[in-house]
Amino acid sequence: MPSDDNRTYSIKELACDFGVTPRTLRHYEDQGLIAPERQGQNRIYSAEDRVRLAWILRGKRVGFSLSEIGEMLDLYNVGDGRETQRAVTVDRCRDRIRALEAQRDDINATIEELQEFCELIANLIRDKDRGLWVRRDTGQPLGKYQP
Amino acid sequence: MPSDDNRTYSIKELACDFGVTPRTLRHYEDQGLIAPERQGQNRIYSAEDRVRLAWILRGKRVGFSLSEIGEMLDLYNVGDGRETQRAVTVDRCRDRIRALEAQRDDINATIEELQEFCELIANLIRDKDRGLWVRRDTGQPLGKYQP
DNA sequence: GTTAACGTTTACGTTAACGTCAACCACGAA
DNA sequence: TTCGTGGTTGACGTTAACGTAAACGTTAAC
Repeated sequence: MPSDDNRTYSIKELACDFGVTPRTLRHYEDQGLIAPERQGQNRIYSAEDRVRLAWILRGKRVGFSLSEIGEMLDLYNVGDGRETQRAVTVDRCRDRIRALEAQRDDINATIEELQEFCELIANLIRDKDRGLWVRRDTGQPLGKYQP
Repeated sequence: MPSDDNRTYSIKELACDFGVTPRTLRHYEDQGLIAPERQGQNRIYSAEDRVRLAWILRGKRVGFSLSEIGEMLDLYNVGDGRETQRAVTVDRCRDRIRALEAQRDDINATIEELQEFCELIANLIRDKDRGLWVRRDTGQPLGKYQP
């Protein structure tokens, strides 16, 4: 089957595919995050632009700002740069990784707390449904339809 | 040793402890996220307010907006509410958990890509340091100090 | 030939999460 | 008494990431 790797996309196609608006894509271009080719005035997006966009949107989802994402994308374009520049790149890359790991820890902690709380309430509901609730004063079961 | 659980804190103390500004705490209060007691005009923060603040800040770190965090904090205050309200609470709680898990997956994917890229550049540096680079045209080693 | 669907640039509007500043009060120390 | 420190309430400013609207140019369809 024909690989679609050399297909191109209009701005609306690409936007729809990724659930964003054309305005968003233009904005990313203004910020220097993507640079699609042009046919006259019109923007023509390539498969490469797609993966860039995917990167950008995932970066957003994990909490990076557009300028941070821009820096990270730049990291991929310095393979031909100077040595010192490369070392800096590696350092910053590792900083990002550490930050992401910290964020992941935060997320895990939040998930755990939410799970505990969620189960607690779910159990409350289930127990009431089984008529397990009792009156605080007498200790008598409330029965099934007690407010 | 004396438990500090009933200590109180001024706005500046609490702000410093958590690396934010007093303005931030007032803002959170405006949004209904915390409601410290007062001594006359002055805000007095309790140990309970501390844990609330910790929750808020972690919520921020994992990407929630203040209003979302407010809703989540509200979840903890409906234990005495109606049955239907409880069910809604559980549902929304589980939605949040799923969203957080998705976000965690994103983070893991990003970490992996950054790690691969990072190792790639690190290897470039190491190899050059060992004089392993060659000229593209002749295949001859470049030696150690080739730009 | 004009209407519809797509594209373009330019520019002002909006929201969130505070920053910043003014004007004020209270209190302990010098 | 004045100064420094820390608190208060407005209220306007700022930044990021777009939304929205105006004014305009293409191309295909009817």
